[in-house]
Amino acid sequence: MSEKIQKSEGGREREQRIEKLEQLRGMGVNPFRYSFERTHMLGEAIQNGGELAGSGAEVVCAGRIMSIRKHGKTAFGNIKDSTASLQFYVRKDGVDEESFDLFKLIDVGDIVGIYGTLFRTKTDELTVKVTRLELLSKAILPLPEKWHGLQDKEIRYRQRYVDLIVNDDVMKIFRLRSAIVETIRRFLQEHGFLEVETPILQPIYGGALARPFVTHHNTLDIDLYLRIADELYLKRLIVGGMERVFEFSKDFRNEGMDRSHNPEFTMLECYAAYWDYTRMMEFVEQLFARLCEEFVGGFELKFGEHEIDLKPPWRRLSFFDALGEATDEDLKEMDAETLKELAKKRGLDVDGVTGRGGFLDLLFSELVEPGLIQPTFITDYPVELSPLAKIHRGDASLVERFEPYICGFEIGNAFSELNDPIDQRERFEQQSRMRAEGADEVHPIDEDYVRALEYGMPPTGGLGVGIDRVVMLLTDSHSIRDVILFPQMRPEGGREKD
RNA sequence: GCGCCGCUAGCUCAACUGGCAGAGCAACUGACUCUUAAUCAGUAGGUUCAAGGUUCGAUUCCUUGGCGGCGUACCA
Repeated sequence: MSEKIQKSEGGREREQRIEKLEQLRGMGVNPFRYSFERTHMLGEAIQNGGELAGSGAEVVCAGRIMSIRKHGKTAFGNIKDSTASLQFYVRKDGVDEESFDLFKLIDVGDIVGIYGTLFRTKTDELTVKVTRLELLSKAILPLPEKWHGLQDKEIRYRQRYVDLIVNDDVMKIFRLRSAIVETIRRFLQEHGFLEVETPILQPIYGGALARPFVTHHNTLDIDLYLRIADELYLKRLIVGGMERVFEFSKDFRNEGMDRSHNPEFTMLECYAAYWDYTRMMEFVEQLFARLCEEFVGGFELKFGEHEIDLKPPWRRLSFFDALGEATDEDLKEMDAETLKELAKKRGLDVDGVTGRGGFLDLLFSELVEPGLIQPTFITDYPVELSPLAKIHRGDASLVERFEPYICGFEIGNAFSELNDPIDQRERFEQQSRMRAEGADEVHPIDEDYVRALEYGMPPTGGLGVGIDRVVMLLTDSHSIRDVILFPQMRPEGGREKD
């Protein structure tokens, strides 16, 4: 059986390369070396190519062989490291005998070290003229085809390492992702936010409405939940006096998967004492202005066929005004039954939807969300949908909350945080009643969190940002799987059947 | 979860209405000391996702299953 697996992976070429390993060892070459000292990254060599090419100075580089063009006693090829790709040139009378013999056994995909000098070919291409070659790691599986590369999405996601080797634009997206996160981190630190780490294993899940993953701690013999959000912990830190905190949080939600949802994803949450949601809206605009400056070079962003203008101020539109625009009706005073009729009249599927909040949410996501292409803050949500947000200062049926939308994506969520412990307890209890009525994704009551509020939390503005979606926007990626290195997949070869 | 589409050599893809499973790249052998999708000559490479069915004959048609893509639902 295992023979079958081995055969199916790489086929005959893998066998041939394994034979080469033995030949190499016979020549006294260790095909898997321990280390190698470089003098130049390929990017540096290229950047300083002007001086280096004239000087005859030695460069020592390392990387993966990406192509080889042999012509008898000479050969050209390309070598790639994390900074660049560079052409190399090997000729029989230019290298020592050992290196030339070794080169005969080198394949595309192998990782080598090269010593040489830079020169320009007659087509003016900067090239390393190799004087010595050393094998650092042999590759026994062949790389995908050089011209079409790796197309198969399944292999690209499952074997991301191959995708990264051959698809430079994929590498670029993940470098960009790192830079985006770093820019956001720096921006927050510049504004006095402290980066913290809070539990991923939580005894009570909260801070969002979603089904959790459950695991078990053997010593304590208790079930623990992988966090669906870190909100309640960060606000405990506000109570503790940290005043401005943030965390890049891997969150886990046991829900469906699609173009914009992966079971584990990255959320930025940040909280600022003495801010309210209006101040937080400005902060979001400033943050995106910084991201635009660094990664867009202006405020105009292209996403698919959309041209987005991220220049602040963004449009502010209240939840009920947005619904009013979409329906030509005033939904604010409607009860659950009337909203249900309205949804039906609009041809929406109301199966499984309960409560006034449920119907409002349905109507909003069907009729309003898809149209929110230009950056828009949807503000002032109905209280039913927001158990952790503070009652609106001007209207007790609303909360002070906003969600920024871009390209129809909800990219964040923010409120003036509810800091009245009595109100918070009532909202939790209201959630419990909804659970009893059949809603399965509601907050369990977190007594310790309420106790923390009873010690007094300053007025606080809080914000959550979906980092994966921000990266999608800034890289014009249309699937979350293109911005997550190892997206969740079904097990290869199917599930074991019991 | 549901619907549609796909799965053929290491990779990218062909194969008409059911009739000997093919090409390019990669590999292997040989020629070639400035090539860059190197070139030229030759060789080899397949459980056509799996199991079952229909048929003289299945990559092709049918059933079930697996995996993937897209859409849809769920995910405030």
